[in-house]
Amino acid sequence: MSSEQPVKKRISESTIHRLSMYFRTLSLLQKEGYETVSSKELARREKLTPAQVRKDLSFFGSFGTRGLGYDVIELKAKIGEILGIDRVWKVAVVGIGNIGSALVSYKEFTRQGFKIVKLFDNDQRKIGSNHKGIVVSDIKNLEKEIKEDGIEMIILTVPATVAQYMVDDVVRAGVKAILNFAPINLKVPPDVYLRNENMSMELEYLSFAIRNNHTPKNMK
Amino acid sequence: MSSEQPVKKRISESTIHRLSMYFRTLSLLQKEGYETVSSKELARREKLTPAQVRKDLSFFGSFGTRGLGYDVIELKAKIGEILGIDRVWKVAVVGIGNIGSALVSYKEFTRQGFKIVKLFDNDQRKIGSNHKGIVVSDIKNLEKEIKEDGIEMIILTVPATVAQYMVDDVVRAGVKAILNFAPINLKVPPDVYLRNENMSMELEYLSFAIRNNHTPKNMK
DNA sequence: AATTTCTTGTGAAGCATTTCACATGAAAAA
DNA sequence: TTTTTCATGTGAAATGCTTCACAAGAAATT
Ligand SMILES: NC(=O)c1ccc[n+]([C@@H]2O[C@H](COP(=O)([O-])OP(=O)(O)OC[C@H]3O[C@@H](n4cnc5c(N)ncnc54)[C@H](O)[C@@H]3O)[C@@H](O)[C@H]2O)c1
Ligand SMILES: NC(=O)c1ccc[n+]([C@@H]2O[C@H](COP(=O)([O-])OP(=O)(O)OC[C@H]3O[C@@H](n4cnc5c(N)ncnc54)[C@H](O)[C@@H]3O)[C@@H](O)[C@H]2O)c1
Repeated sequence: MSSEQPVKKRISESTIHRLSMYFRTLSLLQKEGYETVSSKELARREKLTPAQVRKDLSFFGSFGTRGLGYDVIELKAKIGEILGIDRVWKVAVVGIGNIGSALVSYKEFTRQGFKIVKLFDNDQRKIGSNHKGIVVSDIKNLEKEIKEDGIEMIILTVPATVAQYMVDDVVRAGVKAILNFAPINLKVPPDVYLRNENMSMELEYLSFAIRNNHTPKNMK
Repeated sequence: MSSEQPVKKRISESTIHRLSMYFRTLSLLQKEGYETVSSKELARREKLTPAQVRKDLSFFGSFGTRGLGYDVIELKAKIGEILGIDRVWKVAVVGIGNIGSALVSYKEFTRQGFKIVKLFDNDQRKIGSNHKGIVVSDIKNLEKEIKEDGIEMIILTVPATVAQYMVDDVVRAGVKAILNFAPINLKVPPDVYLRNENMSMELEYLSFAIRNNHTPKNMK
């Protein structure tokens, strides 16, 4: 049974998000001392169906043993590979304000392979200051320092009014992935990946749910 | 043409998220001075199809004028009603650490109708301290103060290790909606709405995309 | 060694969501 | 007033995603 193959089919956003969930749960199972886990148990913990779990994995290969389930450590490693977190990604945070500086101290990112190595701001009072051992750089040196350090991902936490300019700058510096927190639709070239983190949207979902007595299938 | 009716069909998560997007874009259009907007233009700004926009709205009524489009102010008000943000929701933040205190100073929440009115922590050094004019309360008074203030939503920003206990407490206090930032699967009774904000997941999506040269349909 | 038990992997079926396509109706132009 | 233009609202088709159901294969039991 083949267990490795390049991704051919188009993988849905939901599948990728569930892979992240499986990964986290597998880490927990590992800590709890489990050696194997069935799709049934994995599904129970994520409130999914076992078929869903198996189907998600089947897009990438066959990693289980019939009658037994999946080896926890092995499956975790496989999913880590699929997600691309079997390596360290160098990340820079642009905009060291309220949310930016909170993210810098978030240890979970490092644990998942996202290492924040550079911070940028344009405020003279912030440039040179130290956050968790990292000195804030002047935004003027963005392109130079990103290239020097081989940074491939940006967390963007600047005001919405300047977010597009900053995106244009980091794209020019060769960055291929951006996680944006500003509540604005940004334009990026087709070869740059952009995700938006939008907390108001989640609060609005809750508001909608209460107002409409919504019974959702998938309150993820 | 009827323009108001209770929601009968099950509305998808995607539709609700898109309504949030439309709302934000309509605010922008209003600022830019537009009086009307077509589904085509709205779709262009959100990178969707015009049919998608019209279908989303059609679940809730018919708000447009054939040949002309939608009245910007009117549609914005309608979507605000649908989302339940035509009122003020009282929100409390539980856990005033890095991310919790960043959220307290986020003005966008207030603008969308989510008013943070109480902060809770269990750390003596934080209790009594002032964040944007709000004094941090002792977590011991959670139930009492939530009931007194009529708080209906909680933003939960405590360590994952204690998150479930805090959820149990706020549920006991009668809260019906929780936005959780801890990376853990929480259990809530069926009448309580829970949403999870998971930033690692978004970074992992980016990592997956780069690794697999992913060409997604909907990098939202 | 044979049988039972268990759980995977996967086509196919069942649902859900998105897109198409066009009748309908309102506004603008003639 | 009549005609043309434009864009909505919506069944129906197309596409996409989830669940079903079962053959197949591995381990455990007899
Ligand atoms: N605070 C929150 O909880 C929160 C939540 C969700 C989204 N957001 C969004 O995140 C972004 C930041 O929010 P915040 O509350 O941290 O704001 P903030 O004002 O505290 O931080 C913004 C930072 O960006 C810096 N900055 C401004 N222009 C810059 C430039 N051209 N180059 C580099 N740095 C620049 C500022 O000096 C500041 O340090 C905003 O777009 C906001 O809407 C914030
Ligand atoms: N910092 C980030 O950028 C970030 C990003 C995503 C998710 N998160 C998650 O958000 C949560 C908070 O992260 P943080 O970095 O702000 O951590 P933090 O340690 O800075 O803040 C946690 C706060 O919760 C308080 N607390 C602890 N136990 C409590 C209790 N029983 N009752 C009330 N308050 C209590 C602590 O006193 C502290 O003020 C964590 O679960 C973390 O995984 C954080």
